[in-house]
Amino acid sequence: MPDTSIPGRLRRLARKTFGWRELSPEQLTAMEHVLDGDDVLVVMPTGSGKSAIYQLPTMLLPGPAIVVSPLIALQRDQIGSLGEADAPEAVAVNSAQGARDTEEAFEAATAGDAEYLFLSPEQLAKDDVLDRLADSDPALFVVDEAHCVSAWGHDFRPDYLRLRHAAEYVGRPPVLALTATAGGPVRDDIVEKLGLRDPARVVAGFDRPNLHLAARETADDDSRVEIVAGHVTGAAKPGLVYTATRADTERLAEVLRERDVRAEAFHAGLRAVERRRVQDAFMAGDVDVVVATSAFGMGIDKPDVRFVVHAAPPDSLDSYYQQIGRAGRDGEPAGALLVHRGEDFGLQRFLASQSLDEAAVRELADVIRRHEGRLRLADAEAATGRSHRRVTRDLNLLEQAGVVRRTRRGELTWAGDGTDPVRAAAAELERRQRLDRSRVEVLREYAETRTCRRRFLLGYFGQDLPRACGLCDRCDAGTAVEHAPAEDTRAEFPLRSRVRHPEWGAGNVVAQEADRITVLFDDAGYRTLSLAAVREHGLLTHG
DNA sequence: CGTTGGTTTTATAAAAAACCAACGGTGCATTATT
Repeated sequence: MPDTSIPGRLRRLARKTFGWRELSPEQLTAMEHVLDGDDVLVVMPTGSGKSAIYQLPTMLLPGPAIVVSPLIALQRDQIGSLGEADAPEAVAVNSAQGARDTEEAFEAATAGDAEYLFLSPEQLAKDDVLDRLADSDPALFVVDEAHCVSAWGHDFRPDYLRLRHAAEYVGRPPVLALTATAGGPVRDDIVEKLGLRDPARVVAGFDRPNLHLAARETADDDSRVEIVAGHVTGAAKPGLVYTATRADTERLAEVLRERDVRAEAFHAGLRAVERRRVQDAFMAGDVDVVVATSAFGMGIDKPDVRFVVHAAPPDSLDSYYQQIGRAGRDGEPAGALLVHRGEDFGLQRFLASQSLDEAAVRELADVIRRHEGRLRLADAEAATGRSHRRVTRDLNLLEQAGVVRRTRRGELTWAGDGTDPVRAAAAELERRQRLDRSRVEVLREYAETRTCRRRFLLGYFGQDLPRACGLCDRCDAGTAVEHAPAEDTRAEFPLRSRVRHPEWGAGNVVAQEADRITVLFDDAGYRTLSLAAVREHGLLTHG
């Protein structure tokens, strides 16, 4: 008698179509929610079968799945792996293929011949693409690598913040957001920006118990190179070295080669063939160390990476966790070392700031007001003569400020009540930048903490580690215990608990130490407070 | 915010100091030329 329950059908399908023998409880839970028509946010480590969560249910649903993926290379990988399995057809729409292939992809999706349609968020910003997608009557809207919504949507790739509108325009099927890295605040940001409706949240554990965590402060640039090169030369390989600038990748790779390490540089300024070559050589084991900017990593799933060394800090603890998560996926011992100096955080502060073109925002707001209810994004671009990216970015700010709304049919309407749109947009941007800059500060706190690093890191992701971990430099040196948060601190200000500060407003506790706690305030961003001051002046109230 | 590379100034004939501007990271899509 075959098992006709939903889990039974999913398991059978997994075995027959993909050759997967097991489905984890998290996978099954998420899939059942998808089949029930719920919105779902899934946070699960790379390699734990996130893709299955949309691939299997789609086969049981009446229409195709729209899969939003940030890189064309990732779209190819996914289509390739679906092609190897006995799965339904997968197609893509992107600028790397000809108009004919694109036309065939839309036709296949609409006719029901293709079950998976891969696109970038930029494609979904185009009205003609949205019309074709609506015609295909999609059953599911998947956002893969969903942390990009939060990391990139606010500036670098503003079309990420327009995905919620895209989902509505194509009929608002259930939305499934998938990511490997997202702490509580980032999860909330994803839910809000994608417009998820009462989503089921499926979150697997964050800990990587085989990963040794360490950080070292350096006095100047020469000693930085010495620390990194010394560490890398002596470490088991392969490994990754992250730097903050392109020039540093080349410089460090050269230093390592002089010391007989098979090292190559990787950054977005290299030619496509060179990037391809370095990545393939690393995957094949012909290169032991890749020295890279943040351009390297997404889609890389090499199980035996033994270390990730940061020659300079990235922009946030979220990025840091994501990057060190590329080490030790095979479960064998691996190491993460963060080399930093105070000045490094200045670069990240700079990178987190952008200016507002006030005249352009005003013009955009005027154009929307003048064409009351009949203006589309493309019209706004034509009317202002500015680039898609800039107009989209400013439009996102105006929407977040609540002075512009978008109708179901994709038209922009004025919703301001006499508020100055420029000031409203500027306030929105200011809020965002305050948060981004404070995210840099949290990474500094991590770098300088004297208590257990794993406890700090997991606490930031909302996971309480009751004891020091025994596998970080602070535990090795014995300082972790003496700087650990006291029991009364943990009882009084538990992780994730809600507190209120007279100046900074309401926020959530994200880190505790012996003498201080860090709070993410809704408007002021992350702030670290001295417990002595908090207690003496009664600075924090609950609720 | 901090580093880097080029120019001007300083104070004396080659080199150091001071100054200032530019630059720093992620990808897609599109368009104009080879």
